[in-house]
Amino acid sequence: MPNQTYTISELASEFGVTTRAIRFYEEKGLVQPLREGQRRVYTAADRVRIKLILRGKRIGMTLQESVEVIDLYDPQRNNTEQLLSLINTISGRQARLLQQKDDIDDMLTGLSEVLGLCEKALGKRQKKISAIPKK
Amino acid sequence: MPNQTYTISELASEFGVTTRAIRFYEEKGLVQPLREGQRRVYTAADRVRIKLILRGKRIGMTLQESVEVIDLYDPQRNNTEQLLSLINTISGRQARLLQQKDDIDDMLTGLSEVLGLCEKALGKRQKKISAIPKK
DNA sequence: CCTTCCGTTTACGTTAACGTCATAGTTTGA
DNA sequence: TCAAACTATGACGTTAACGTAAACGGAAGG
Repeated sequence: MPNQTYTISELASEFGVTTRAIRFYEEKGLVQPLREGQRRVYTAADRVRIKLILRGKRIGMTLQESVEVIDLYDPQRNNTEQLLSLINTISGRQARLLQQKDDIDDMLTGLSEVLGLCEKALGKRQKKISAIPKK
Repeated sequence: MPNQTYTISELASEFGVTTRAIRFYEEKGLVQPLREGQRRVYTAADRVRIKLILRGKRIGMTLQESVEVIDLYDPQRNNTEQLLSLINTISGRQARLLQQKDDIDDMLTGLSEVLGLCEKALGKRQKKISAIPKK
């Protein structure tokens, strides 16, 4: 079946959030699942929206900002002026994202240095270290 | 004079925040400026702390998280157990930062694609576009 | 001397993003 | 069949990170 659907708790556990959170997103108009009687039925598209919202959250965006970005993806724009405005919006967002990457890189650099010092200070004693999770 | 100091409003305008915000950070113990009578006097070190706090904010960290990271930088740790714990903390943080970078890259990719579509859709009409601010 | 700017403290208000009950219908496996 | 488990709808509570306003003191300049 290509038209898979999901219950609220399926999505909740998949994404590690509560059902309350997902209902909250609906309250805010971020998703609009179908209904089967009372029960909410989420489509693959709903699932993606939630996924994108949570991605936004991870990098410090508000729910509203996430929706704004998501809405950029499906182009409901036709006329030239709207296109230009859209381009500006996107450019602005890109700039912010690049700034964030710089911030992250700076922080990573700092942490690596500290990590180096730690391992050096620990060097005299050989000791097993709970590994750095990769990927 | 190498020992420059700053007033609260100097730092506020430099970082584009309100004086209220900076006082709030002090309330929360994030900075402890000197006093000249009643007046707060910020050292270069205070200024850096505020800068780092705001950097943390930009990538979605809470104030507390920022302080935690900042505190990692100056090593008040001696014994082996503490060092190992510190290493784990740092590793965890690094993992989160890498995840954030992935999220940002994904978003940047998506936005670039949309941008491409926009420019293509705009291609027929030649038009001047308010430039993308670089760096 | 008086006004106009900082600066300070105190305190209440606000927004986002859920958490936490309470209450009630429903579906499902033993 | 019947308790356990899932779902839904309120509604109030909570935390973070400030905003906003009141009420005051010192300093500077015209």
